[in-house]
Amino acid sequence: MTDTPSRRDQLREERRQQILNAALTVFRQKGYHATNVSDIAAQAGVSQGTIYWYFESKEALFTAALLWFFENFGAEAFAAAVKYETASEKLRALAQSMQELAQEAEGLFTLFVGFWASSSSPDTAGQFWVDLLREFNDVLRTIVDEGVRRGEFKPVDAEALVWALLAAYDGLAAYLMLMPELNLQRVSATFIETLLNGLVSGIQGNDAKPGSA
Amino acid sequence: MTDTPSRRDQLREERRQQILNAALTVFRQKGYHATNVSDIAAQAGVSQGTIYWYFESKEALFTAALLWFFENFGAEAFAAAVKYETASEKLRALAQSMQELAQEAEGLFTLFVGFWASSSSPDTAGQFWVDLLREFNDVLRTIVDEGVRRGEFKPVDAEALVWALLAAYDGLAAYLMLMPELNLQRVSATFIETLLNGLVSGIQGNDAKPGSA
Amino acid sequence: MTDTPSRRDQLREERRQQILNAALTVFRQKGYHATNVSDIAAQAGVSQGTIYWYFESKEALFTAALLWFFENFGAEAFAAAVKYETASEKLRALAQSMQELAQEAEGLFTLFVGFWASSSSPDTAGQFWVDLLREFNDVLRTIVDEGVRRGEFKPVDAEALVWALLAAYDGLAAYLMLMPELNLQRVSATFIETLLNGLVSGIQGNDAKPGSA
Amino acid sequence: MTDTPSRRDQLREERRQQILNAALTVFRQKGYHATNVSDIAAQAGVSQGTIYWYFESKEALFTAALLWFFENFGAEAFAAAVKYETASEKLRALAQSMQELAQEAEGLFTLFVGFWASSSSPDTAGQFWVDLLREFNDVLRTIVDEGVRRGEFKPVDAEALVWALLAAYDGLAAYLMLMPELNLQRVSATFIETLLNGLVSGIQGNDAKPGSA
DNA sequence: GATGAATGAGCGTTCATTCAT
DNA sequence: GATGAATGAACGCTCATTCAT
Repeated sequence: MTDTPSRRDQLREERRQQILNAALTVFRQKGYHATNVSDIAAQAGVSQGTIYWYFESKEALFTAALLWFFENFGAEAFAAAVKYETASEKLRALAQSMQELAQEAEGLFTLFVGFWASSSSPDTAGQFWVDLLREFNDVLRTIVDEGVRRGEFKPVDAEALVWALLAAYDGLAAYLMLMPELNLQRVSATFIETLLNGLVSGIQGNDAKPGSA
Repeated sequence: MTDTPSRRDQLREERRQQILNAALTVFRQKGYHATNVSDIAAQAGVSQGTIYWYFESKEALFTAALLWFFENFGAEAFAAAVKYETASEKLRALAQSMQELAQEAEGLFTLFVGFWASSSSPDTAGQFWVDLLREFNDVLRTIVDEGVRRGEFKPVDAEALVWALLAAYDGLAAYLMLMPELNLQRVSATFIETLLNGLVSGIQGNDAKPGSA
Repeated sequence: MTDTPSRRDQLREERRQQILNAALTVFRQKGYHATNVSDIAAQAGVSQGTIYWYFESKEALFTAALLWFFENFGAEAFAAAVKYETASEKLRALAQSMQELAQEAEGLFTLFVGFWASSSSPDTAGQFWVDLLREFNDVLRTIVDEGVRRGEFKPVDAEALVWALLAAYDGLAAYLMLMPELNLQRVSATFIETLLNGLVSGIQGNDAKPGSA
Repeated sequence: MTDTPSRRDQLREERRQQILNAALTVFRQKGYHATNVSDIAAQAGVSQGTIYWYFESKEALFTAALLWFFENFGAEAFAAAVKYETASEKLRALAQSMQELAQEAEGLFTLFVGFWASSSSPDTAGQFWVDLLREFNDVLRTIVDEGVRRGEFKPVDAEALVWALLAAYDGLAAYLMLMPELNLQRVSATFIETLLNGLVSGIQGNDAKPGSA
């Protein structure tokens, strides 16, 4: 049965993840350009040649490592929002997830930007990230639009607002690298409550949690 | 007298700016790592050796070029806000300035991040930018705090909110490089109006300009 | 009994030839250096490791492949000359064979030269080919000498002449790779007839076939 | 005046020749593939980087070195033939030149073939050599044709014959590398006299020098 | 026997920096 | 002051060969 991967395939997949993990670690520590393939090989405990058995190039490994991270960790962040009822609660939950992701991801966007900024073919190199951002935007926009439809939110250009929201968290993740003392929890809470304050329709009372702003 | 720079010093300063200008141009086009010193020399119309007569290293030139840009162009952005009366108007003006800067600066923050991410001594390399951000934060925070004091805004953690605001514009500048089709004007307007909506005290009615959101 | 090869030996021999054939194909297409062992493995439909089960090294495989070609095809070329009566006819037949070989072999000599030129131990690497050339020279020289002894040819330094003759065909095989439009048939005919013209003793008439030059 | 090259240009040209000379030496000793750029740098007494200041790539240096050789030494070989009166004497002189070139050039054709055989773009890589061969062919063909026109030679397909003649000397140069004991002088003399014997019109008697065959 | 994963030495090339003129 | 030639360490990547299974 093809459903039961052979021992070989298992080992292969394990080794692949071992390299991806090592790559992510080193890339995060040193950035794309300052990272040598030999650094990654050493971190993974394999030879340089082995890296190239699993990945086409340093660049391909980099992209694969980012994708791998978001497949593993990014998805679950969005899952957290589903269980809430109101759009406000959903956005609040997502903001919390994004803030945690910003801490955990520790500048993956920044890392990507550093890579992308000097990419020889920025268009193709960036597409992967554009796709990711568009996906996130879609999820958030749907929530906002539904909030509007249900009368919970005032009418708003949801897509535009969501771009700013996402950008803020990406920007904050970068700031965090420059200023590790930044209290991201506090910044995120203040930010999302102010935004929600501005979004909720005046008719129904302000549902901002007391003390959050 | 040291106040009257000699002809020699004038020439030197001109040459220096010529190089800074060239550096900024090339760095923006290709990013830090993809830019060679020879590229900059060619763009400036001088030899490689001359670059090193004016600047210690590629890294020093890079930092100097960024500083030079903000000294020349960044300051005036903030000046625009002074003439307005209310905090809302001031913030709206600044948002407009930041949006224009994001377009004009075309990812200078991104450029810096790409440089910084692989800097060998991130602490010292980033300090310059941290100082710049802190300065911006101070200006904006003062405006918000004054809005609160005058009863125009609800009480809010101004510093926290302003970090998010700045981060959003830096993030958007990065997005703009990845997605040139992004309508920054629209995003910025929606964003700032929603924020102001959430900030203004309920008593005095919403002062958002009609049609701006 | 060793005379009746076991089934195992048969399979082994088949596999060996399969690899030799693949090697010859790929080496001819890409030259020695541009050919990877993995290319040959792919062409042969086996794994890289298998190649090393049958051959010591890439170099050994290369030499074996050339030898294999000449054992299979080279010998018969010379057989064609035997049936002719006069030395002129024999040489003419051999020239035809060599010309065909030059086309068919498509630069095997050239291929070898490319390998040999950067061999780490040129002496041993070249010996195989020297032996082959000497063998060819012997065959041709015998024919020329017999022509002289029988009065068909003028006295001549047969060995020297034959070296030039062989060299011409090897050189032409190389030219053919550089200039595929070269009409080898025409060149060969003109060449051999002129040589024969110079060889035949003045007493008897010129036996060059009409129209061949 | 642009006619008097500056000191700088002189030094530059000298350095260029120094590298070309070193390259030719090492390429001849070890072949194209076995030669490292660092070998050439060491031989020339410069750093690897300097090589790349003067030449685009190893391949470009190789081609330049071959061209340089033929510009310096190849041309004069043909000059020797001009002073002779009859076509036979001219060909004899050229054969001598080619034989000496074969010794001196010590397998430059072979060297080229080793490079070319595994070139990634054989068409463009070989063009330079094809041009050279064509040039040689033209010179020789003109001599033969004139010999025919003047009644000195029998009618013959001059171009075809000359290709074989050139190929013979290129082949012999390769043989010389494999068999250093080969008496090229003797082979060449026998060869050219036999060819001339076949070429000269029967009417005016054989003009082969006594003892040459 | 056969596989394909793993190795690691070695390559051509780049480029920030230095230096003789 | 300014030039451009020279440096050499460092890099990503290849590939013949070996080895565990």
